[in-house]
Amino acid sequence: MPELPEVHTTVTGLQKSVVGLTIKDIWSDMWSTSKLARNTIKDKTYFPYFKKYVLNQKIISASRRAKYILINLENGFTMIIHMKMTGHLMYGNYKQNKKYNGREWSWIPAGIDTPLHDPYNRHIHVVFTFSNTKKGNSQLAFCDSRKFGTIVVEKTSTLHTERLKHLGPEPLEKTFTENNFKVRLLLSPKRSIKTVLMDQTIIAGIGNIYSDEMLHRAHIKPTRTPKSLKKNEVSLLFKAMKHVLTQGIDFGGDSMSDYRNIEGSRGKFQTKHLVYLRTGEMCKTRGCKGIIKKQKIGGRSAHYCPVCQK
DNA sequence: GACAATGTTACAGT
DNA sequence: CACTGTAACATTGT
Repeated sequence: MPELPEVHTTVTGLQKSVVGLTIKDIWSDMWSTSKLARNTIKDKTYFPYFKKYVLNQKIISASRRAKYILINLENGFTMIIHMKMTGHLMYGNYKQNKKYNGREWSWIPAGIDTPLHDPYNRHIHVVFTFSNTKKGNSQLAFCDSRKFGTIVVEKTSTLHTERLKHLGPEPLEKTFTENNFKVRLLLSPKRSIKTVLMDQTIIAGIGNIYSDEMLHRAHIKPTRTPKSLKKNEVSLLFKAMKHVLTQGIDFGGDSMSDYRNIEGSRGKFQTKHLVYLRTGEMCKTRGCKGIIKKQKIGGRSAHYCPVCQK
């Protein structure tokens, strides 16, 4: 599931591919009448409004805030994309030549001749078509098997003071120091540390995978509270947080399940997991004979070593 | 056909 | 009031 490193990887890809291009067409079939879909691209009555602000606009930049992808347009509006659990973007060409749900499909990444037949790339629900490339029309597809993902368009100037104002600081900013970290955690002194790390209003961008991995590397049990952490534990966790998120980015994100980069291929952080989805397996900490345990914390499954995480 | 998956939010409870 | 916990919601694959 896309967290900070995956969203970062996607945005880096967008910066290399779609910045400078003009959107000439938008197609979607991700319609929903649920109230969560209201005022998003999934709302059929919102779609014409969305098109009005996005069609014929040039993309001037792409950036990330928390787990949101921000695609800035020339007219002073921004497309805000959240991939939720199973969403990802792909740049290339949509080509129909393989059966799925009675329809023929496959995806041809830009610059590659052979189409991908990765089943996780088949749930394409939104397609943006560009016009001003030398090679002809290229496309950006939003692919999301669960259809939880969200796309909206909004005025760029008020984005950070309105819709995104609830978000905590960016953990990888150089200005985010160990002391900031401690102060933020202590805003929720008595909740479990894992829940606090994943709270987007405390710190932005951390989800289930990376919270499990950073707590393990800091040897802290996910049920501990921020208040109970000793100074050196806060310090260890701070370093583990920076390390794990940076490593996630360096490995192109985590593709344990369905995340794909904009070329439609997998990241490699899953090879670095020490605890996430390793329930029942041996702890990899040197000298530790613990067996990785799974436990529900705050309605989410936490994975940790009961021996070396205190 | 119940259940699990997770980010987000609304609401109930302490 | 301030803070914390829980459940619901979106959807699909198992």
